[in-house]
Amino acid sequence: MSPIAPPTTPATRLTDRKREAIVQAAIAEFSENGFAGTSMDRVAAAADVSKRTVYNHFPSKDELFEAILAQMWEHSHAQAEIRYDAGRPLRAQLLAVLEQKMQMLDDASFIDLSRVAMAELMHTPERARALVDRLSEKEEGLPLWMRAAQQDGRLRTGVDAHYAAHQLHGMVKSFAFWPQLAMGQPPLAPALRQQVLEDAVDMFLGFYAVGQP
Amino acid sequence: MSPIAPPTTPATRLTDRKREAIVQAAIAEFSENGFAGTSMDRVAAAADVSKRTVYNHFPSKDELFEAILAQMWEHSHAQAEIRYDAGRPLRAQLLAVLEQKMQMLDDASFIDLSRVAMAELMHTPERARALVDRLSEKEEGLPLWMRAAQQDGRLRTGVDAHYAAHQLHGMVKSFAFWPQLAMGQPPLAPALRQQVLEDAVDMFLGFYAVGQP
DNA sequence: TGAAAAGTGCACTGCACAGTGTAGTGTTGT
DNA sequence: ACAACACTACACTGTGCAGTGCACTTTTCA
Repeated sequence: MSPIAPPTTPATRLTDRKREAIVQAAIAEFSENGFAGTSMDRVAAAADVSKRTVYNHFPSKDELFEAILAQMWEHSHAQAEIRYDAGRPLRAQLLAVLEQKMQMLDDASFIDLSRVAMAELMHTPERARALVDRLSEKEEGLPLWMRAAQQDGRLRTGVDAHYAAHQLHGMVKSFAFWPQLAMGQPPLAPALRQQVLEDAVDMFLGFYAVGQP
Repeated sequence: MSPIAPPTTPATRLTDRKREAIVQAAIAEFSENGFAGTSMDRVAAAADVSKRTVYNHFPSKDELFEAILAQMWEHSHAQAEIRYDAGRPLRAQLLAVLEQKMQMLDDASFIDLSRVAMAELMHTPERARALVDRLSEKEEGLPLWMRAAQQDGRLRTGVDAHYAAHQLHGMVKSFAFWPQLAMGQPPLAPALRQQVLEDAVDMFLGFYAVGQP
């Protein structure tokens, strides 16, 4: 499986190396076999660590799982917000926003995060909701951009920005995220990826743009 | 969980009633706890049936699971194809097609099928592929319609019908399917549902229709 | 260099579960 | 009414796993 975090610091201290090995092994095992299907013995073996050490770092299987989720979550954070710019064409700006979003969606580690989390949380809707809420915080960028464009008179008003943003995201995700997540399809080829992005933006602007963008 | 199949025939024979009870209980348990998280004892208890009876009907947990998948699959079949009609406005036809698709996506039992299947098959890509292939057979209607509309000169040509159909489907699914599947969100409210459909069609036609539809 | 911290191997408890065998009771069709 | 069939209760095997306790070795760092 993909090594979510090529450790930022080589982590020379033994404890840290061990801990990292455990986390990486756990990510691999959990994404491959799911939560229930993964045993702590296997994790320990895969991490080349004694089972006891695993338990010295993580008091229980659940806490190991949570820790992993947290870590993966952290590593999908490197995103700068793109702000609305009244001077640039809408098309170019939207493409930039989606390009950035795509970078995240396309990332193998993000897919893994989502897959593992979802596989487990699918059965426990309460906890799922919490995670989903945190995930959707990351989707604030586009709505903000759109509200700005609306106030600038370049996008139709009277439409909820979140709704419209969801529409645009949906067009991209249905190609570049859901199929990969749900049925393990490979990432989009660069050409197709570009096509998807441009079509989505053009379709969107054709519907929402005021005047000719 | 939702009772996928209100038995077509009341199934007065004891054996049949027992079998049905087992299947229903298994669907509920599997969708709630996943495959690994479900025990045959629990299924038996939930079905109000002795464990031995479960094993008399289904030789193993795996075969029970397969049988359920097959049954759920069967019950999501009641769909008539909508054919392209040169005499009707594109908008109305597409709305009808999507309305029909929506009926399927919105159906609790279809969601359950997808969720259960996915939760399990997410970890076994080979088998997942097979299921996905069967699922996408169900998505043939729209591409066919679109090719017909292209040949009739009312939709832009030079675009792969499957690709365009995926775009349209994507706009709908990202509201009415994926969120429900992945994060257990409730089905769309009727008003929103209608809005989603109309926006999707309008956006789509604005991009692909030839002349003013 | 020596004490504290961390890792190791291993044996062990307790539990949950898949699956089976059996002896006996209820159901069904003739 | 009776034979074939299905359901049940229950006990039982074997396995895999979460989590612990312990005596011992290695690493760290002051």
